[in-house]
Amino acid sequence: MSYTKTEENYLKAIYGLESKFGKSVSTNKLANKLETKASSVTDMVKKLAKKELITYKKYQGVSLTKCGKEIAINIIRNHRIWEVFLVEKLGYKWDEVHEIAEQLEHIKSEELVDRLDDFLEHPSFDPHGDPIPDKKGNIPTRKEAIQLNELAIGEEGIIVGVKNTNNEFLQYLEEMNLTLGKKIKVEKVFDFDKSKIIKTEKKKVTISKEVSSNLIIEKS
Amino acid sequence: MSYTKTEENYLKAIYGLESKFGKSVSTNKLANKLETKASSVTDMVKKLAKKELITYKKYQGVSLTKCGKEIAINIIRNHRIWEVFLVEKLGYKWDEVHEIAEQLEHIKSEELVDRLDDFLEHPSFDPHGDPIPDKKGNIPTRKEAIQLNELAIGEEGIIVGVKNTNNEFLQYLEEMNLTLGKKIKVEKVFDFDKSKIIKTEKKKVTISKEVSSNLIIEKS
DNA sequence: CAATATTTTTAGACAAGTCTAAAAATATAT
DNA sequence: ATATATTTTTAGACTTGTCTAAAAATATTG
Repeated sequence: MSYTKTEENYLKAIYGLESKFGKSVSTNKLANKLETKASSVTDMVKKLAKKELITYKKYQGVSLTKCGKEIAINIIRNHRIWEVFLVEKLGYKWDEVHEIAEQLEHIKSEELVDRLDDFLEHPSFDPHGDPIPDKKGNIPTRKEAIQLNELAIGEEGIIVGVKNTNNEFLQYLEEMNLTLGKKIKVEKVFDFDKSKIIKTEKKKVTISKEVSSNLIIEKS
Repeated sequence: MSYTKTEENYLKAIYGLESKFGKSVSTNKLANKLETKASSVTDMVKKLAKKELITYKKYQGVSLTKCGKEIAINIIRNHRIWEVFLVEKLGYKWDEVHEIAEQLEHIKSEELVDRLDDFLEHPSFDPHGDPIPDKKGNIPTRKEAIQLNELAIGEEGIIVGVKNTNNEFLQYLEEMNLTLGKKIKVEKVFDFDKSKIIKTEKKKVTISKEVSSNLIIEKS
């Protein structure tokens, strides 16, 4: 069985909201995420429910079935593997690849992404530090990934991910040299606004609470 | 301006039929090539004409405008560059890549194919020996590409292309070891059916007139 | 709890691309 | 040149995914 691009995007969006909020996903949240209208969502959601990819009760929101979840995870796998390809092989910057990967993730071929995965030597994390599910849907984990927020003064770590993949944010990080793999140390925390001074390899920078709550760190 | 996958496929099909038959392309030929109905073609053709991608007069068939031709050639460029990638980098066989390239050719990104082209070091011909147009639409030519048909007894050449990309044909060639780049020599021609004995690097094989008229050879 | 606000669903419409069946134009054959 | 066959176009309908506007259900608030 194969699904339309739209169906796949709905499943992916539901998966994202489900894992972010834990409970069943409301029509409005979905409409917002997919940049469409609530009425369109209602229509689509009925179709997905009939195909048993989600469970849906009127006015109660939706959640993925086992099958729907598998499909969603597979799309995410495709997306992230393509992102690795674009950055590692074609020399894109990590903030340039999202929209193209949104297209490539829907290419219909079991084999293609597997071969790409071989070619890239089975990466576990994409250029934003997000985990790449394997063929069976298993999602790799980091040992002790925490928000930079939770790192105390004097502690060190490596940037392994971002929570927000907004373009402006990624460009900001690029500018500040706070990119994946960079080693950092918390020098100082200002109590009044929770902003921090961070020491990177080259220099010290001050970042807001906003920024530090969106950076994922592996303690070291 | 950007076009739908369907529009692009119509333009590509018109381009193909135009260069094959030389004259304006009939509704039925197009319907046949696109595996759709003549009535659907009429509808679509009106739309493309309104967008000035083709010229169309009722009952007289269509032909591409300059603009339509540019778009068609660009899609072909995309297709062939992706095919090179699939074969050279992901290890596909040349007879396995067509359908996937049909999808990849429609990915919307000027930059992507250019970067891919860089990555592949600007190939001039795809895995079937077909020329890859450059960014401006220039199509590379071979020096003296002829049909194996036209090669006389005793003459030698290198296989540089196929006229027919039918899967069974490609698999047959694979089996016979008559793949791109292989050096061959005409040993004998049987007058009664124009079948030939061909010497390859390893062995001698007999091929029909059918086969030899579908192989493109560069004399040497 | 009743009144108001918000969310969700329904109903009806639209665009893209396709189809069938029938009509119109063109081509072929006697 | 007239009759027949073929090709092409038209007309009307269907599907997918979307929309607006209005109705129904749920949530919130005094």
